[in-house]
Amino acid sequence: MNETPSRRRSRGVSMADVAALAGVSSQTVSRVSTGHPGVVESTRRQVLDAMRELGYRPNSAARALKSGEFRTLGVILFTLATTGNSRTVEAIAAQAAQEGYAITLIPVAVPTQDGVLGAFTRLGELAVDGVIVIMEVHLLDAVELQLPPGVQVVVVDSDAGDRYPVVDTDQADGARQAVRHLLELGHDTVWHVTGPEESYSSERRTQAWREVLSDAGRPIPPIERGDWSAASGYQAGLRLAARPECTAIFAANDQMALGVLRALQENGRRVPQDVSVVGFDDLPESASYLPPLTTVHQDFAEVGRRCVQGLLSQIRDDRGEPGTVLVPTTLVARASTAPPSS
Amino acid sequence: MNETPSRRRSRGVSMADVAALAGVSSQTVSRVSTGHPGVVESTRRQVLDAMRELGYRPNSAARALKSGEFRTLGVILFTLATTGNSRTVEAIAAQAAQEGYAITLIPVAVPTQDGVLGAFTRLGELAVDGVIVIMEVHLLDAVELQLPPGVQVVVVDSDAGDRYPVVDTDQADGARQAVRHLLELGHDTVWHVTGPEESYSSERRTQAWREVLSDAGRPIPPIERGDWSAASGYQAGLRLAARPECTAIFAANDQMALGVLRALQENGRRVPQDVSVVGFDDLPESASYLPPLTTVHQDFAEVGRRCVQGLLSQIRDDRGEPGTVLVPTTLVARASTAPPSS
DNA sequence: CGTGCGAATGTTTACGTAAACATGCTGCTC
DNA sequence: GAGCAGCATGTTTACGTAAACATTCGCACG
Repeated sequence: MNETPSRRRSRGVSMADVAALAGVSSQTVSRVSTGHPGVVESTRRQVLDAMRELGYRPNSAARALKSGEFRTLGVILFTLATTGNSRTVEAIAAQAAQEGYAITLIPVAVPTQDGVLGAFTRLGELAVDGVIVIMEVHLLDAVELQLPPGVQVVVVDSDAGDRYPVVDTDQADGARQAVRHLLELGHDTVWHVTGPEESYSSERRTQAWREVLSDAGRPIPPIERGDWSAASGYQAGLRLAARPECTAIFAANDQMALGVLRALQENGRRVPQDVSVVGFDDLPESASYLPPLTTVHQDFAEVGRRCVQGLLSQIRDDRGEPGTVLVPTTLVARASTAPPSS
Repeated sequence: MNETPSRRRSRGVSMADVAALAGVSSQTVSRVSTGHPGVVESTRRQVLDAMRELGYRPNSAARALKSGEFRTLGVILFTLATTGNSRTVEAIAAQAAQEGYAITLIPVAVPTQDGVLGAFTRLGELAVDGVIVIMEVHLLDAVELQLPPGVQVVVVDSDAGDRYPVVDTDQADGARQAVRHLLELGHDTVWHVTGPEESYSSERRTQAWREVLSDAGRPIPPIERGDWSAASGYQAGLRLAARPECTAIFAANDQMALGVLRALQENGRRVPQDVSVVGFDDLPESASYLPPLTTVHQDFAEVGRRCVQGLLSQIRDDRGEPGTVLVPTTLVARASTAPPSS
C-alpha cells in the first residue's frame, strides 16, 4: 500500500529478491531457474514458492548478456501478403517456439537492394542468433558482408545453395508434375503464365515447364507474364482465351490461375471442357474455385520446420554448410483439368 | 591470420575495444553511440572511424539490461493464415520498424485458454516492452494478471474496450453497409453466413446484420454458420441454394463468399441475376472471383498503424486508457450484386 | 593574474544473470 | 575415529552499456 504504483517500470523482481525471500543465495535461485542439478528438493521448493509469491520472471536481457545467446531468430522478408510467405513464417514461428526460440520479424520496406541493406543494418543491432532470409538471394549480394559475426543464415526462395544453406519447396518437380499431368491427359502442349522475373520460384517453375515440353518434343508456346496477382492472371487469361489452340494452361500460382479461370469463362471458354488449368500452391480456397482447381500442393509448414532446424543446427555447430534442402510437392487433381474435347 | 576463426561466438566488438583504438574512454564511445551531446567533433570522428574499422555494433542485450527497455513489441495471435491477421501484422511490423521497434511474434499453439496461458507465460520471459493481442479477449480472462509489470497491451478483434485499449475495424458499420446495399437494391431481406461463434468480429457483423433488418422491418432468416473457410461457405451455400426465396446473401468474409458463389452456381442459381452475394474483407483476389465480388473493404494497414501508435504512447506514458479506436470501412460494389430479377 | 565556471572527457558503479571457484557438511571407508 | 569423497550451497566475478559523479583544462571576468 505504501508503494508508488505510478512509478515507471518497477524494475521487476530479480533473483536477489527471490533469494532473500527464500533465504538462499541468488546462485541457488539461478540453479533452480535454469534447471541445473544439485539443488535438494526442499530448497528447490522453497525457491519455487518464493518465485511464485513474488511473480519472478527471468530477465532475458541479463541472460542474453551473460550467455551471449538471445534465443531469438530473425526473419527478413518483403511482405507477409503472399500466402507462401505468411504460411512459412507461421511454421517458422511455431517450430522456433517449440525449440525455445522467439521470432523477430524484419520487414524490408522497399524491395530493392537499398531496402535490403537497411534491413541488414538494423539487423546488426538486433538481438538475434540467426537469420532466415525469405527472398531471392541476388538482392543480398551487396550486403552479404554485413552479417554480424556469429549470426548464421538460412535462405528460402533462392538458388544460392552454393553459398548458403537453402531450404525450399521442390519448385522444379512440382512444375514437372503439373505439366506432365496435362500432357498425360492428352493435350498437345501446355501454355504457361509465369510470375515476376525477379522471383526465383517463378523462374524455376518456368524452366521446368520448358524442359518437360522440350523433352516430350512438344512445341513451346510463348510465355505470358504475371506478377502473382489474380488481376495479372486475368490479363494473361484474356490473351490466352483469344487463342483457340490453347487447351491447357499451367499458371505459376493459384491466384493467377484464379484470374485465368475468370478470363476464360467470361469469354466463353469452358473449364475444363475447352481449356484445362493447373495452378501452384494449393491455397485452402483453391478447392472452392469455379471449378475447383487442380494444383500443386506446397508444404509450407515443412519448409518452415526445416528452416528452423537447419538454422539451429548451424547455430550450435557454428557453421553453415551450403547446400539445398528440397521439400517435395504433390499434385492435387481436382476439377479444372480434363482431356481435350476434340 | 593468427586468430582462431573456428572460435565460437567471437564475443563481438565492445565499446572498450573501440575506446582503446580511438584512444578515448568507453564512456565517450557510449556518448557517440547514443548521440549524446558534449563530444567535440574531432573526437567524435575518431570514435566513428574506430567503430567502422572494428565493425562495432551496440550490444542490445546490454543496452536493454541497463535501460530497462527492449525496444521490442510482442504480437500474440493464433494464426497468420487468415488474411486479416497477416496483413495486420505486416502493418504493425512496418510501423514499428519506423519507430525503431522490432516485432516479436508469439504464436499460440492451440486456440484454447491453456494455449493462451502458455503464450503469456512465455511472454513473461520475452524481451518486450508491450504486447499487441490479436484475439477475442475472453480467451484472455484467465490470464490477464499474467502480464509482466510494465508491459502494456493493445487488443485487436475484441470488445474489451472497457478494460483495455482496443483498435479494430468498424465491424458493425461495415456489416451495415453491406446489408443496406442489398436492401437498397430491392431485396426483401438478406440471408447471412456467419463465422465461428468465438470470433468477436463475426458476432459483431451478425449483430449489425440483424439490427439493420430489424430496423427496416424485414424478416430475419435463419443464420448459416461457417468457420471462415471457403469450404464451410460452400456447405452453407448448398443449403441456401436450395431455398428459392433466398435472393441476397451477406457472407461474413470473402472466403466463405467464394464458397457460396460456387455452391449457388453449381446448383443453377446465377449470380447476380438470381442471387446477390456480398463478402467482407476485400481480399486482393476478390476482384477476380466469378463474378467479381461486392465486398466490404477493411483497412488492415491502418489498424496496424493505430495499434503501434497506441501502444507506444502507452509505453511512454506508462498507462493505457481503455477505449476503442474504430477504423472505418468502405463498401466496394462489384459484379456479384444486382436488383432481384423478379 | 587569480578565481571560477562550464565544456570535454574520464572513472565508478549498477543493471540481472550464471560460470567458476570456494566452502562446509554428511557419511562412508579403512 | 581420522580422512576424504562428493554433494549442496555460498561468494566472486564478468558480460557490455550508460547514468552519475569526478576530473581536467581553457577562458572570461573581476
